[in-house]
Amino acid sequence: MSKSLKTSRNPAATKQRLVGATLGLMLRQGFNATTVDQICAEAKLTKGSFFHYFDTKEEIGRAAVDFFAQVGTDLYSEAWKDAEVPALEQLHRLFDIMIGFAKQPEPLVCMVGMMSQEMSLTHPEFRKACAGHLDVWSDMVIRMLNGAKKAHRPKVNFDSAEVAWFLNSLWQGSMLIGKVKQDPRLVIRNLKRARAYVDSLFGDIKVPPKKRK
Amino acid sequence: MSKSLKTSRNPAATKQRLVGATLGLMLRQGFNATTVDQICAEAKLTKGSFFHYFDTKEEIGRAAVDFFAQVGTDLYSEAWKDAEVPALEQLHRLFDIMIGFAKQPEPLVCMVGMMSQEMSLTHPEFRKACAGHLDVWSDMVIRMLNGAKKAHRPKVNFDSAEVAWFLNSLWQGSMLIGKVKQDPRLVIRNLKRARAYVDSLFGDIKVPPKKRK
Amino acid sequence: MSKSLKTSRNPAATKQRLVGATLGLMLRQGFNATTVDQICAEAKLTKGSFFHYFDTKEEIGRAAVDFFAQVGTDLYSEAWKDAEVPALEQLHRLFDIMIGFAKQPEPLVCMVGMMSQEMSLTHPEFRKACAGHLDVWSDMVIRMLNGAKKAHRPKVNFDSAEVAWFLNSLWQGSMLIGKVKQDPRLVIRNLKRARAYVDSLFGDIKVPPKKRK
Amino acid sequence: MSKSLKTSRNPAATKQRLVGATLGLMLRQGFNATTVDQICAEAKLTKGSFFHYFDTKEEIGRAAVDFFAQVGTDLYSEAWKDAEVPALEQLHRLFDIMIGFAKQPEPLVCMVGMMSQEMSLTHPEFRKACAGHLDVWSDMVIRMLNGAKKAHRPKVNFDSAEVAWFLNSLWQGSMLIGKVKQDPRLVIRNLKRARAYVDSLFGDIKVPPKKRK
DNA sequence: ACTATCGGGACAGCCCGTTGTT
DNA sequence: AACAACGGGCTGTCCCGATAGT
Repeated sequence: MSKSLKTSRNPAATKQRLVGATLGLMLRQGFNATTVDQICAEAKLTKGSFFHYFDTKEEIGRAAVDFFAQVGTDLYSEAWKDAEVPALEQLHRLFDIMIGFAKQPEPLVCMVGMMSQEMSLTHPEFRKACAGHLDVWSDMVIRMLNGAKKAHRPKVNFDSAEVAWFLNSLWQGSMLIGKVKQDPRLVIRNLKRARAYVDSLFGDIKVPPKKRK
Repeated sequence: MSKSLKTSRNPAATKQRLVGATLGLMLRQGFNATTVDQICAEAKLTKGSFFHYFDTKEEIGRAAVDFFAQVGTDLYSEAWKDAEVPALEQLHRLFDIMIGFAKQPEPLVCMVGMMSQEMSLTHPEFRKACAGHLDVWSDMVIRMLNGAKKAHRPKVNFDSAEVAWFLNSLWQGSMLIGKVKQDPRLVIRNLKRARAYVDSLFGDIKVPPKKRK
Repeated sequence: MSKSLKTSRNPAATKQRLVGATLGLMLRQGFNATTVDQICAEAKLTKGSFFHYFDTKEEIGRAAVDFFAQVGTDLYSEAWKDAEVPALEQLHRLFDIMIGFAKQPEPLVCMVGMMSQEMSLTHPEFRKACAGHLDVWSDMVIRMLNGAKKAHRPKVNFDSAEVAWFLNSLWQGSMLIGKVKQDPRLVIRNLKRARAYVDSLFGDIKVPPKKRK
Repeated sequence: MSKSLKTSRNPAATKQRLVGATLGLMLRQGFNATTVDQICAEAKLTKGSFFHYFDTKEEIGRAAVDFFAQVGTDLYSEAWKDAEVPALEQLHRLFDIMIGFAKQPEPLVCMVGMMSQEMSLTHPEFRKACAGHLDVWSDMVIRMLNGAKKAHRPKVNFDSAEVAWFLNSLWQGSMLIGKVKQDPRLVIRNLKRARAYVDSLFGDIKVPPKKRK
């Protein structure tokens, strides 16, 4: 009992503390503007210890994106955890989750998008990692779109992958612009329009208007 | 007098050389990863001279975004320079210009988008500058959408500003994702889909199918 | 009990492994450029273990010089292990051993010489250790010279100690220069010249010209 | 007038100050144990300025060896500056100069020898530089030996280069051992023995016993 | 005996910016 | 206008060593 929750000498927790600190800092300042000293201060660790866990700053940056993406995926996956729910409804739930993000008080930022912008052209490994995380998001949307296609004959045929990346781009761009314009409602409007767009692909199916909270 | 025409000792040109170098570097590496020394090396100038023209790195960064935005606006404005052309057709031309950007061999990147991601939360002045540039883009789209609304009764009414920002977000997000995925065709597909989306707002007006090159 | 024979858990061997690793590294890079981490990696041990055996890096450095000197002395002592052999012949054998060293494929380096150069002026303990090892070498040469003096009347009298240190200096200097010039043959030429010089001290005694391989 | 001797803003002097400081420190501690901070403190400059003159520590190390070698060569060259003096006498003068070095109160150390030991196997550029400096020394001895050969028929023929490197090795080794043993007289004895050895090569020519100071 | 975690303090080198000079 | 010299402060990384745990 005494050892399980001890904060010191708990390697996993320490490492997580570092990753968490990194994530928090980089979400605000980006990779390059975030210093290892800042991370250590935030995680209440010394630089000496830091390099016991991560060999380079880049390494912890990678870990932070991966962690962010994992957490994100977990949250997104709420949308389709219930297999009973029809695919199109799952997609709606996904939009609701994204809208929920935008409604949070703190600024809506995506670590993947940020690292993509900052590092893609200079750090190939980073670029690949980000691309992979974006793939995951698109793949899950593709799956839902395909499901919806089976349920509702689409008005005009469309390529699910193409639409998924269209939505992904819109999602990333919305967060980007929402941040500069400091206007989360812009993001929400974009998402609602995107949802309507998806609906329109399947004709004007009357999805029973879900009770909006 | 003879020396006044020396290629050096031309303050405006020198300043522009610095801005150009900065732009080139920051488009690749972002603001923080770009050093004043790199800029000077690229511009074949010394740091002493640099600080003769710009007081801080931020200042030249700002100048570089502004310059980029100005150049961009000039290119975009080709779309509506001919007042005779109907608004919707102007919009199509705008999309064509954007698609043209994506078809360039070099990676498609937007200085405004990059600075937005990297600096928005930490450098308010930068954020405002970027927001302003995005406003310009949206404003011009709004103008065209309003024009198109007058010409073609839209199927369902829509808010031009909302659609403009939707498109802006998509445009920014497309460049972002196109960069990570290293796939300019993705950008092009997104843009075509967006154009079709805009068209759909005005009903299936049969715009004479422009000869696709 | 079964575990007591595990190949690890053999303190003496572990310690020796550390010393061996240290020796190998320091012979190449010297004391200061060799890190405890490198030593541990080489010895496939962790730093924790390292400091179980040695309190400081200096300590293992000392152990490594001592070990090197011991091994060297053992090899040198082959020259006079046969008490029957006349002293001058023993000296020749010593030269042959040294020449043998120079003929090895790997670069000829002397830990004592290296540590002498690097540490003498800053680490008195190190200096003393090195001086002691050099004394051992000179002493053994002195002994042989004295023996030879008894057997062969030298042409002109000479101080054995002085000659011994002369040879010692030449030996160290030869290794030094052989290393920089990457030319082991230079060392060999020096050694042969030194041997001839020693012979000349005893007049042109015709030592039966040993079969040179 | 005011500007010529000003200590500040005198780049050449500043650079020389850095080299001098480096030389002093490295002669004592070697390359690796000498820090840039130490050099700057000694030279009363900041690290920021340091890296204006030298890009790396290695670079200033190189400059320091080169400087040391140059100064050494200048001093050695006193031996043969008078072309009238016969070659063998010049050689004697060279020995006198070296003996003079050994008689100085401060410990006799050779930057070339030290760097050779410490850096040869790990820094090829350093090794080459040191080898070059040793070549210069040997070359000048070779020249004198050849000159002496012409003047005095040697008893037995010998290869001047071989003898020069023999002497070079002895010289380096003597300094090394003189340092560890903290005994400059050992160096002097070696040098005198070496001089006698050289003389012996030319038979027992009676060189008029030069007035020893 | 041996390991993993962690700290404090360096290390080389780079950063942005200032100052004096030409 | 342009440059070279210079400073103060910081960055990522590594160092040796200590300590707690197995």
